[in-house]
Amino acid sequence: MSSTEAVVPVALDRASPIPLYFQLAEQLTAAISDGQAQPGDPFENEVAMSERLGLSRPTVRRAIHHLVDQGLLVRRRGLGTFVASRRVHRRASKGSLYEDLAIQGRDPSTSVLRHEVEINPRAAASLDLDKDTELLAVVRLRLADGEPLAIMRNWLPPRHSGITREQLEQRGLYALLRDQGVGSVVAHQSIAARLPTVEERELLDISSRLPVIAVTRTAFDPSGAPVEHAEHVYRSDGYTFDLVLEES
Amino acid sequence: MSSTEAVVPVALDRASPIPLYFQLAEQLTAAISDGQAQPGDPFENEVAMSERLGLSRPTVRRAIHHLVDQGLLVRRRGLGTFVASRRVHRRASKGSLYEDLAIQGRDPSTSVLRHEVEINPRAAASLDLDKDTELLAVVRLRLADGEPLAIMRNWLPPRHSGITREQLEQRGLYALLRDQGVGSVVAHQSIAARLPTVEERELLDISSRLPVIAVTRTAFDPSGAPVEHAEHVYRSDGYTFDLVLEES
DNA sequence: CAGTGGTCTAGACCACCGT
DNA sequence: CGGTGGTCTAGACCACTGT
Repeated sequence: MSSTEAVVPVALDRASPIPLYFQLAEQLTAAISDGQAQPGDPFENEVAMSERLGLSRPTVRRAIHHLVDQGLLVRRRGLGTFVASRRVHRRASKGSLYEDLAIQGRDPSTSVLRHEVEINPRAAASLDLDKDTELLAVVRLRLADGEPLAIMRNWLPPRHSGITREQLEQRGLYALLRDQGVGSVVAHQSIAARLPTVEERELLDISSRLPVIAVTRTAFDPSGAPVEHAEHVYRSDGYTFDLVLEES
Repeated sequence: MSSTEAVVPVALDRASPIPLYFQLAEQLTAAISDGQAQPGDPFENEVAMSERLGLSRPTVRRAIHHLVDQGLLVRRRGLGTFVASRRVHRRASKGSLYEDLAIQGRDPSTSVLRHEVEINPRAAASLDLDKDTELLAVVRLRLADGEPLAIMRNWLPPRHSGITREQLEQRGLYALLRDQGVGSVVAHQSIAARLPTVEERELLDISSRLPVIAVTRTAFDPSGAPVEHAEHVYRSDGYTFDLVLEES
């Protein structure tokens, strides 16, 4: 009843194949992202919302919980639901990690240095495949405003070896994998710092005293099938890895 | 009905204040962790489980979904529920990131170099506090087998300034914060690589050519209240940051 | 006390999968 | 086709909060 209570207008399409809870969650998320509901504002309670929208309480609960999981809402028993502080929003990790480092306002480009099938026992072992499995090896140079930023080495299992050089020059690796039916992945990633090798020094056009950030990543789909193994090297001057962590 | 189907024995206590879905989830998790159910094994379907345990289907669903979120189970419509490959288990992030780098089989210790209240505009700004807010500044040296591994600089807001030097010498910072009622946090963390400063070189006993990993972290509780600001520096020889990422 | 979110039930119908 | 998980409903009772 408070005058500042956020009541979000919602339009539901019961004929759509998109679940009602998801339609609702998306529209609530948009309302918070757009600033229609400000941090700290009390949110409409779930009983009122279910009556207003003609939905059952569990369905509304499910949508609200979706936003709580993303850190957009905070709920407290006996008190109500509130729009969370912006500082606790979990940024959608989508793109930020797999599209590699943020290139702030610069003109990015990618050049494919290598694209061929090879046998690489180390990459194969990381992907849980036989040592002599043929993998598609891809080496790309990532540039911003023509300046080299990163060397990206990736190995793909036979299932994804159909990706062409031309495709890689135009789109990101994960966008292409998504086209091949890779929905979600779980990746184990390791971040280390070291000095560059001679080859890396030349490709990245840096001195031997500037450290690089070395990232090794192995990704699997939910069933455990291998998706990719990556060994990326980034210039460390001015670039950092940003993460949002949760500790429960 | 398959002979390899995993049917986990479960004991529920309806008198307990612990929710039934949570009791069930914990016992299912334990069964997988213990190896009673192996990766790839079909799991009991939810209708059968709800009848066997005398629970409603939504309650069983909630427990199973809990395990799916952790990557322990995989569900496929029309097929069933299966124990996931070990490679997609999301490691409980608990401890692994806040207790800092893994110290594999070595004898770890921490020495408190500094413990005093100060005014630090940069840390205060990161925590969203006034520039002249008094913060508890803590500097610790992390050692393994007597060899220095990391310098950990932390700043705590007034709410947590009661932490003593003695407490820090015996327990981790996050264990102490938990005692002060800090349940969960959301942290923004940045990882960079650079060469050490003179002070860092001496404290870590390294040459000026060995890079360090510099981690900056700011943590807030779910309501948006600041919990800590950290600036940690790690030796890069032999130590890496391991993460489990999800991309949906 | 009234209002909130947290849990739980007993059904229903649908979409997808392999046979 | 039968079996699976995915969605949705309409209630119920409890635990916690601030007044």
